[in-house]
Amino acid sequence: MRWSQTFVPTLKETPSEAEIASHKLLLRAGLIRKLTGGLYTFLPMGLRSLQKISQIIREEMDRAGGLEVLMPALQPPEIWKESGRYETASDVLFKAKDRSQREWVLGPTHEEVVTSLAASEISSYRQLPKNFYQIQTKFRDEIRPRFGLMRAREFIMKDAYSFDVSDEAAQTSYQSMFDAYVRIFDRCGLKALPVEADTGVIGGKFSHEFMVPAEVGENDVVYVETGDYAANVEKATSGLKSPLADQEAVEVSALSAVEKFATPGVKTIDALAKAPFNVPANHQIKTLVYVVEDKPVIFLLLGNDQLNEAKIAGVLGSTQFRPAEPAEINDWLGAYPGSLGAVGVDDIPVYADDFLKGGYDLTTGANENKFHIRNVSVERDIKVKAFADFRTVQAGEPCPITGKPLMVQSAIEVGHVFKLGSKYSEAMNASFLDETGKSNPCIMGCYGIGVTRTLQAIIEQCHDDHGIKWPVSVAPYAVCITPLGNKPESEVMKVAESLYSQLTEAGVDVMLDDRDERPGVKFKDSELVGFPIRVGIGDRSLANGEIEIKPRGGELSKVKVDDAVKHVLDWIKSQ
RNA sequence: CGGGGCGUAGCGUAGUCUGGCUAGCGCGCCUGAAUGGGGUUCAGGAGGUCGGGAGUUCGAAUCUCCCCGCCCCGACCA
Repeated sequence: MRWSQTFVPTLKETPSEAEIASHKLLLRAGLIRKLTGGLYTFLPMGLRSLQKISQIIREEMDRAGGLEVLMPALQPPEIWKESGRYETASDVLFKAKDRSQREWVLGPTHEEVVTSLAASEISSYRQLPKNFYQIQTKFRDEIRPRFGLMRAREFIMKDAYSFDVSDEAAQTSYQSMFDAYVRIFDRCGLKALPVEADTGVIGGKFSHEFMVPAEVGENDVVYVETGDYAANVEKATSGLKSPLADQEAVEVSALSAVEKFATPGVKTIDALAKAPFNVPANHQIKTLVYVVEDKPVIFLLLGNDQLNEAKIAGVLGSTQFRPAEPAEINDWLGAYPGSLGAVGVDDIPVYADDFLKGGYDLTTGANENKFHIRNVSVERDIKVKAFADFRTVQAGEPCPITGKPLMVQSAIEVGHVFKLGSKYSEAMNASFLDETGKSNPCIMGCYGIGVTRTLQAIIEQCHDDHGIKWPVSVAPYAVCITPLGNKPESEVMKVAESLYSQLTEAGVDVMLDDRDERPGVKFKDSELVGFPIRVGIGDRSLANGEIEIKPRGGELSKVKVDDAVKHVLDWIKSQ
């Protein structure tokens, strides 16, 4: 491609809408332009990279046995009602009406469509396994689109759905997708870490997210340096023992009676930990009130622990919950946050973190404003419906596998593999007859990659102060030929044209900067757009029969004109 | 949805508090010249519903109200 013939609107200054490096560079390098919040046009350079990523995904999906299809983005609400997600996913569903007032939804994902396909087309175990995938535009009514392509209203996703005859077979499908994902991100030049992910209300062990460590990530990943453990913080556990485990075993009957004491002005764990009370946070009980499916529920944790909502969802089997409002809490418990406790509560279900099990000599709110109570024994004084792991792991705690300190790092989720089981196949009657003629629901898995988000994650991971540093595999063009001057009859331009056609014939994607711009402009632009290798041709070096080769971010070297093509090809091959 | 910030030419911005002549500057763009190895220089030029509406006023980018849009934080830790 000739620079003068394509469209690469680079910007010297950053539009004020961009906050993070990758978003700024997407705009400055002329890859995308915003139509409105969360909606972007891909310009030639951005689209080329996107297509290269898509192609890598296709090749690896095909290699793993995936079958490419294309499903409708516009979908009838009926299938969403059938799966039950018309209600549960309604927050993200874009809805529209046609001329006869019939309702439609824009697909945020395609489990319903693909399951309905399987329901009508799959009838025998002989047809299984199958793995259908597509690269499609998804629509989600995001609460807050942000960071350019990172969280958009409309975005491109690769989604795959596997159908198997059994759990064991589904695990094989799952593993095959997992392996494909490792190869895909590797080929994209992206360091993406597979981590154990929360399985939400479906449960089970089979869910991994592929995370790109980045300051601007929206997820926190807990991992150990040895690589033996990595999990989303929503899912992560640690090897830490409860501080209360050190308490001597004492008969409940031997414990002191609970005692109420005044705590004017004390509304936080921290305040109670300070003088004059000096109750260590890990000997306080934190009382959190939630509204779960319109009913109050209490969660108890040690004072220095933080509640993990994803774990709530797992234990309760529901995502329909929210923190209670202070007014609601006052109605139910007779006190406001800051003085809450579960002692004596028997009409509201109380769930307690495992760390509280058997604890005594604890302090908690009295359910009377400005009062707390001490000498609380969990076993004696609190009616706990169930104990479970509700706490959020913190950096520095021991790894559950190696015992080494855990690290916490924010990361961008670029991929997710998930064993679905039979949730959708049962709801939508996607079943098959086995060898014995018995009908069984298909065991499903789903596997997503945010294609547009991956593009941005690559830029977030591969850039410097000058611009993008594309991995060759996903660069819009691998090579940028930069003649200094653009007179067609000049020796410089003749050499440039010759290299351009030779490299193009060799199958390399080449950009020829044939613009009538000064050298500085061309250099700056080629670095901003981020071509992996630049071939500089000017009078000076040409006088010695040489041209200049400069890998992006690497050292400049001079080579003979006749060796130039070989050098470039070798360099690309070495990547 | 809650909180905060912003909205002036394609981009970045000054001016707004304290109302007042023709809304200023840089980049980019157009014309011409010089220059030609790191966003070069000089001269000339085009480009503005000051987000929209209503109001206050002799007079509004500036003050008031409403609306729209964009960005950030939050929507768990009592």
